Amino acid sequence: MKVKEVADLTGVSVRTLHHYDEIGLLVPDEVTEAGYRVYSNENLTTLQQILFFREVGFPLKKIKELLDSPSFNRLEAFELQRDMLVAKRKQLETMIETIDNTLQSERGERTMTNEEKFKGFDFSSNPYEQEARDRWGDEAVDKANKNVAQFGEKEQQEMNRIYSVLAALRGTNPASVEAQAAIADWYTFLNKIADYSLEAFAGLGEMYVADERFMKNIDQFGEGLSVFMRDAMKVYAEKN
Amino acid sequence: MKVKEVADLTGVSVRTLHHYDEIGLLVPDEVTEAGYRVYSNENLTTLQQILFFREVGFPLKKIKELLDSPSFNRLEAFELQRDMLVAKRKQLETMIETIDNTLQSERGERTMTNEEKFKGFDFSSNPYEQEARDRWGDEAVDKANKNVAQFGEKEQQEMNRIYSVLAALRGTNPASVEAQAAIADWYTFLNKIADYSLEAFAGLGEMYVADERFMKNIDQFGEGLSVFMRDAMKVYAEKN
DNA sequence: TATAGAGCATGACGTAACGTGAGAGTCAAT
DNA sequence: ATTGACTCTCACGTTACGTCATGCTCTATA
Repeated sequence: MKVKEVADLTGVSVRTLHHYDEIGLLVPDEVTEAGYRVYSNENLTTLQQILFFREVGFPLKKIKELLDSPSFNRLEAFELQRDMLVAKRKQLETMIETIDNTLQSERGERTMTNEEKFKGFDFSSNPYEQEARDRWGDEAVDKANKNVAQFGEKEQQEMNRIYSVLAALRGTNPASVEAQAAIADWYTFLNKIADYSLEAFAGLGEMYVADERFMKNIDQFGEGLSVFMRDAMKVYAEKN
Repeated sequence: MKVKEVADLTGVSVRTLHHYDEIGLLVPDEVTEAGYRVYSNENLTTLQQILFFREVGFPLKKIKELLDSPSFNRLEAFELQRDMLVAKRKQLETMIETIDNTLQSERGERTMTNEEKFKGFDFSSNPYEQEARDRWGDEAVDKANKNVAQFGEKEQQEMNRIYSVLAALRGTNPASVEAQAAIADWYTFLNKIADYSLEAFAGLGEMYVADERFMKNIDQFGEGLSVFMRDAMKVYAEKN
């Protein structure tokens, strides 16, 4: 398919396709003699992935990192994307509720606190407000140590995939819908290995930063990933 | 409330608030001696509106136009926003379905056409493909003319509001979720006055461009609005 | 009462993801 | 052979902020 066809099919502009080619995000599989871009079916699937990630707010640079990552697996990525879309839908539902409340309050049927007014918008509810409670730490460390030993090939792969995604999100808001969807994945993953209460989960997050062994391992995937994960895990535990 | 408080409450950055002040989008009701921005409750409600519109993809410039417009009515705006959010949720649901299909097809359980692959992304399904069919034109004109005469104050106001929103969307994709939500509003409005089949609705759109009387009236709200409305109405009729 | 530290202000330059022409080559149909 | 739709590559413009730098303000505490 040539640019215009792809553009018409997908709704993105020709310029956008040019741009994605320029930055190496989506390089057409074929180029004709005359220099015309020709997109393969493979290319279209990749574009679909790109648009999904873009929809949930990933910057192109991170999308590229993700797609380029050797641990990237299309199938699993689609599953992750599904989770994110579901999370986004939930956020929209919260926003719709907020509007309904607003409509009532504008009619004078009820009053709203300022906090209520921004439900669904507020992705930043100060994740730093609580001090670390070491109480959960040891329990979490023990569990983690015990279970990593049982890891098989498949688990390692899935773990790497999740780390990659989280690494791509570093520096963004740990309370964002995307970060929370990714960390939810992480929680689900861990629970395949052992039972984690939300408190233990948050405690494990603290350990990621407090304990050098964790910190070093995790930060291999990206400087500061451990801190980011801790923050995201704290928020996750608070909100669920 | 001072900047930081507002930022923490709403999740936007302080810089963003500064920016909104700079461009006159959200000017704090009060400024202290020292030049500190102080946001009122009124301001917060406006910010809420801004964030809603931003969420569905309006550029700040258009948001400002909307809020500044004399025909702008907070309550009705919230209702419009609700419609848009619902539309967006529907879009997300389509995307989730698309992913589910993709997952099945990746597992080899079925195959997908390229078009299916981008359902939910494709907001541009060529609205120009069909030629105008004058057949509906006269009927539509007659109805419209007959009914405008019965307009009361309230109807005029609502009409103006819808026109304003649509005018703000000019130049964007008439098939976008936002444009379609706004045009759906228009369809609902018209149906309060008379019964319009979808075909008649599309035909009325053609008249907006073909008939000078319509064109002139409508374009008062913004150059090219009639064309934009025609396109949006055509898409709407095709998709519903 | 002095001083630190958090918060605020205003520039001003940087960045991401394209939009928007300009100028020129390509291709299929008439 | 020519037209019209499509394509290419520069290259500068735009939106919505991010990110310092530099300096003032306020309040809690020594």
